[in-house]
Amino acid sequence: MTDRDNGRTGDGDRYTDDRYTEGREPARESGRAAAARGEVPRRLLATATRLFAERGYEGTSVQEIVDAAGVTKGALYHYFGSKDDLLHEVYARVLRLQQQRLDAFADADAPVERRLRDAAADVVVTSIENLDDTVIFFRSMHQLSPEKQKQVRAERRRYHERFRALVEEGQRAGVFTDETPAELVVDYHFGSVHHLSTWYRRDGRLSPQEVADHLAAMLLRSLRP
Amino acid sequence: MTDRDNGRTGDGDRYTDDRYTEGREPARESGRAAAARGEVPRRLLATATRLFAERGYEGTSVQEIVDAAGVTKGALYHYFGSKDDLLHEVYARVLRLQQQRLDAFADADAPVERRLRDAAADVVVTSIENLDDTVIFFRSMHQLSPEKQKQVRAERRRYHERFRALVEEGQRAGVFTDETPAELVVDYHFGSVHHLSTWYRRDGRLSPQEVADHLAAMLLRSLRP
Amino acid sequence: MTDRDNGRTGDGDRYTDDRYTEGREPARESGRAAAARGEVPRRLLATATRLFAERGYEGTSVQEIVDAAGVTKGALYHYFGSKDDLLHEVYARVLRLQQQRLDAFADADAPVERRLRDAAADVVVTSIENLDDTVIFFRSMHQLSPEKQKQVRAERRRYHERFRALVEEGQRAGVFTDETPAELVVDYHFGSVHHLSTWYRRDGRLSPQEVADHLAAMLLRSLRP
Amino acid sequence: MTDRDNGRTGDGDRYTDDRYTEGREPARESGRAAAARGEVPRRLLATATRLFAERGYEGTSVQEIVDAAGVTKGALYHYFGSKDDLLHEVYARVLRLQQQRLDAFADADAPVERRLRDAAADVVVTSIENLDDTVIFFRSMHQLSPEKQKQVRAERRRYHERFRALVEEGQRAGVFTDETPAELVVDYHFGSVHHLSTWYRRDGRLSPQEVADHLAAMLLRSLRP
DNA sequence: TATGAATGAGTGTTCATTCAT
DNA sequence: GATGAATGAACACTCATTCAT
Repeated sequence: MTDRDNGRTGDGDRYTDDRYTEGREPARESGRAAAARGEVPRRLLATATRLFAERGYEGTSVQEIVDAAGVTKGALYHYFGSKDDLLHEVYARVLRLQQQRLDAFADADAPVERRLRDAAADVVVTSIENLDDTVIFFRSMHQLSPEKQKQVRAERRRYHERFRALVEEGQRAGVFTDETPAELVVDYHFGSVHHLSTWYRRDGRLSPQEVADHLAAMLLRSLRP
Repeated sequence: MTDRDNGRTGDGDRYTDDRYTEGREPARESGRAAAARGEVPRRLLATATRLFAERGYEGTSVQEIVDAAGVTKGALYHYFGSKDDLLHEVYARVLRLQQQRLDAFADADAPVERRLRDAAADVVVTSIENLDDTVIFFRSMHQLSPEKQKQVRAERRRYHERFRALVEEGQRAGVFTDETPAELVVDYHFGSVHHLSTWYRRDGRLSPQEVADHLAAMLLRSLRP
Repeated sequence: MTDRDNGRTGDGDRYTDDRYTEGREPARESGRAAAARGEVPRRLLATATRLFAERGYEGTSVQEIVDAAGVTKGALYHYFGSKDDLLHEVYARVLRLQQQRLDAFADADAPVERRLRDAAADVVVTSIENLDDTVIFFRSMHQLSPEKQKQVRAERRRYHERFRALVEEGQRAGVFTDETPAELVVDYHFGSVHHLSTWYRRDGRLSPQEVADHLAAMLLRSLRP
Repeated sequence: MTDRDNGRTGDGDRYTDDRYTEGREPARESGRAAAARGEVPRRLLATATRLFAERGYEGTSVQEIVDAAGVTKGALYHYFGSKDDLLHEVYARVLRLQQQRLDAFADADAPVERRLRDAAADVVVTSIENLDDTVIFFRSMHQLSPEKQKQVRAERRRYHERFRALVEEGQRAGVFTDETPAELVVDYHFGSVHHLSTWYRRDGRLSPQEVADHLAAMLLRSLRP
């Protein structure tokens, strides 16, 4: 509406990239500079992630976020264009992370069964380790603005397609059955991944890795010719 | 009011079977009242289901529901104690329906593989035919009041347990592998069911029944010893 | 954005017509009905008019309006779609009133000089008697939404054109000079009318009628051939 | 940034004459500072004038001003004590300019009719050439702090009085009618001047000078004995 | 049964201003 | 001189719910 937005929005990776999430050496900087260099937006994003997962996006007020993060609303809106932007950053972070990991596993030098199994198990482990992101992901997508939804969906599609390519590779090679379209296989698996937050109990009998191994094993068995 | 009704398979009449029309004594009602019996709450519930699925629970105002249903707020609050109540009714209806269908399949006189396959496929077909309910189910549970959530979860657990019992029966009988705990198997399958709304396209290549057959087949294959 | 607006906006005359501004006999109605029949919106409109004139549109908060009117925000938004709507109602009321009066004078059975003089004086008197409306009119037009501005401008143009027609009639008849385009003459006069609020002092030496007579006389003199 | 600058006659240089460039000792400044001397405040004032006219005072944020002027907030607050101050400077500039011009015309060596006519026409021409100033002047006075309003009004009064003195001089000399108090005559004329922005169209049939001549002629005719 | 006016606490967002650097 | 992160109070507006009728 106005042109005053000095580059604040529409740049999904800004507060989720290395600058903000990894330990750069703060030695050369004063306290204030260090604080200014991302501490506040990072804290806001972490707090928002937690609260969105706990109470839902609509159930979390901006006031609650800033109170929990120990800053004021003005600070939040200094870094994020809107509450919706904050949510978008959560998605951006997750998407980037998962894509990186999938690419690594898919490009590995190993038989396709092994690569698919590893990738399938890895996404389970990381999803369990970031259950907050997971619960937000599948529950709050519709709260994003239409264009941001579109963007997220596009990135998600890329991810799915990489995964599907693995399945198809195995099918072509004859190590996987092609009775079921690869796309359905992928959706089947990711349905269970997205719903981990519904049923996975950290205090349950199974560790994240055990759950991951079981789910990956099921996937592989369901692909046996 | 919206153009979203085109091509919907689940229609308004599926609300005919609920408690608003059951067990009333029609003798005491006037002709007009009889004609209208249950009409208003049924329409409200159908409208709310549609809107909750379209815009989310928090994104739908009570005013929008009553406007779309062609009644007034007073009428809504006459039949439902709160907006939350309305959501709860959606869950109650879905749960009752699915439990009934599962029980029928599970109690059938057939080999366990057949019973599990049929039940697994059926829940897919009915979920696709009632995608609105499905999308609400997995997305809006956290909006229910804690006690209603507890209640829904309890009913859901009963449902899952009946399904799991089928799996365990097959495992004991040796027709299913017991490599994976039955509970995980159930969660794996229902993850994909809950996420149908994310990826199932009515205009896609596969009919609901075909999708259901594929998913059931995958489930069965993943259980092969 | 939503279709829930049950006919609340876009109907400029609703709270400014007889129902709300004239004394209907409340005898047949209960207190509540009488109160409901326009008391609240009328009071809101009157209060808003006063405050907008005193402090400007942007300088008046919705909270101040409702506090001064003795109601709550909810009540205001029950009757008016927005703060902007409230402003629009002020314009609608003024425009309707002035057009009616001008039409009466212009259609009278009298020589054109007389009709123009009477109309010119009358608008001065009524503008002074409703200085709040006048000050709002010329100062806050740009705060209206673009479409409402357009609407107001269109009605204002109609008014000006009727006035201009009087001038042109006299010019054709030769009783007024046509040295100056009629349009300029009209703008000249209404500039002074709109600015009455800037300089007219109720406690000054001149009564509204005297001021009106002077300004009308100046107009007529400036039109002498 | 906007396309509104097309065909503007008043340019940025009219801010060259104000207190930011007068009376500084250039000796103490570096070449760079000298080059920049007064540049920033002048640009800020020009930008603010344009934006205030376009969007209103309240409708223009400080951020928008500094963005459009290509500086930062800190710079603005370095030169101007507040947003209100910026507005005040607009008034000060206009008032100083108009007073200078009026004085020149009023003190000229010519018959009073001629001097009044010239002054009356000149204020029209300069108002049209600086429509931004004009629209701000009559629309935003109430946004000034009370004391600044008082100050502006006092200067405005001086201006009006000088103009009125011309009218009275003619009335005493018998060349103008004294039917109408001189004060009313002045207000009549300046009403039309202040409202030029409402109706004057740069793309209309009449040039600024033609409009000015017409309005001055009307004034003179209305003063004929 | 059903109405709809009214409530009041809450929402996300804006913005002039300050100040350590 | 100039920066821009941060403030905090204010803003317009929403909405589930109540209740006299």
